Amino acid sequence: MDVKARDCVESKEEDHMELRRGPWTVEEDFKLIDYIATHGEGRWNSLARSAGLKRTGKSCRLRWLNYLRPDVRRGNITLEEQLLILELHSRWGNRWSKIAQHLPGRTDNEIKNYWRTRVQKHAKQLKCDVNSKQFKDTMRYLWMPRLVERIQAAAASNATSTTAPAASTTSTSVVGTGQTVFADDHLGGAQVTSSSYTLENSSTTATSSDSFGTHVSPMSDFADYYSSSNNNNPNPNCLQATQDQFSGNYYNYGMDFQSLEQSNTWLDTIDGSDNLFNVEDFYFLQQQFNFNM
DNA sequence: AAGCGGGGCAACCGCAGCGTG
DNA sequence: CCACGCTGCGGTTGCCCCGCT
Repeated sequence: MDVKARDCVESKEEDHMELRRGPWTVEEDFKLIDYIATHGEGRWNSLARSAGLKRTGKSCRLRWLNYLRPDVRRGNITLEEQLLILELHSRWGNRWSKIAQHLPGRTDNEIKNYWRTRVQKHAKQLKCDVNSKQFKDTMRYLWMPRLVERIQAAAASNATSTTAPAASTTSTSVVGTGQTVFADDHLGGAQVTSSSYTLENSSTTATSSDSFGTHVSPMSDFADYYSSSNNNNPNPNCLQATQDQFSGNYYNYGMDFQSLEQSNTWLDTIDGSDNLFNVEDFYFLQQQFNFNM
């Protein structure tokens, strides 16, 4: 809950009524919740006035949709959700609201923040543009298969243990080996269309006990995509496809892995932190893309 | 312990689309 | 047809928190 309200009342010279800006207080939240519970949502400008909130209609709408709505999911973005976000973004780009429609309980703002803070960060670390072909190819042919790998591992762990992994949802099954998850426009969950693995009945049910604030699952960052041995990759076709597709190598695409090697922050950490690569991963990339180091 | 810097996220801003009078 | 208001979307900003030095 947002208890860090400050005295950020700002007056608009042209307005008689002072409009509040900045973080919402608990009292404001209750007002909005109570009013919507009684009168429903919509017509936000009149709602704001009728509810006695010194906020713009847009602010009320945003607060409701992104935070107060009862079906808003709080907590870690699951592996399946990460995979879906990557896939859907590769199809639709920055169409956050459209992407959010396929992640029940997740808001466009949340997904947008996830993308900007997590995905773009790694693009920056790779010194390539997040919209560049090489970065998209890296996502599709490296990160996403590795993510599927982790989903499979989590599913297998679920099957053999009564203790569920932290980042796993309950009813996901990953079938076969392959490349790409697609979320059809009419689907709420991920399904496979043109590849050899599938996500069936991908559950996006809230784990609900999570505290406020969305956090990416600590076991599911991009660093994980590189953290296991190449030998364990269940998707050899994917990597083969990668090499088939790119006769060149990623270094030639402009990915500055040499500078990564020279960067201590990249290679010194093997503890599963937020770094994209560790030493093992570096050799993995080297092998897969014929880097000349 | 204090200062600093970056990450992460809530909230704001500007714009476009749509409906209505 | 036009003006106006409302809504929704994507981009951006502000600031708290936390780790590092």
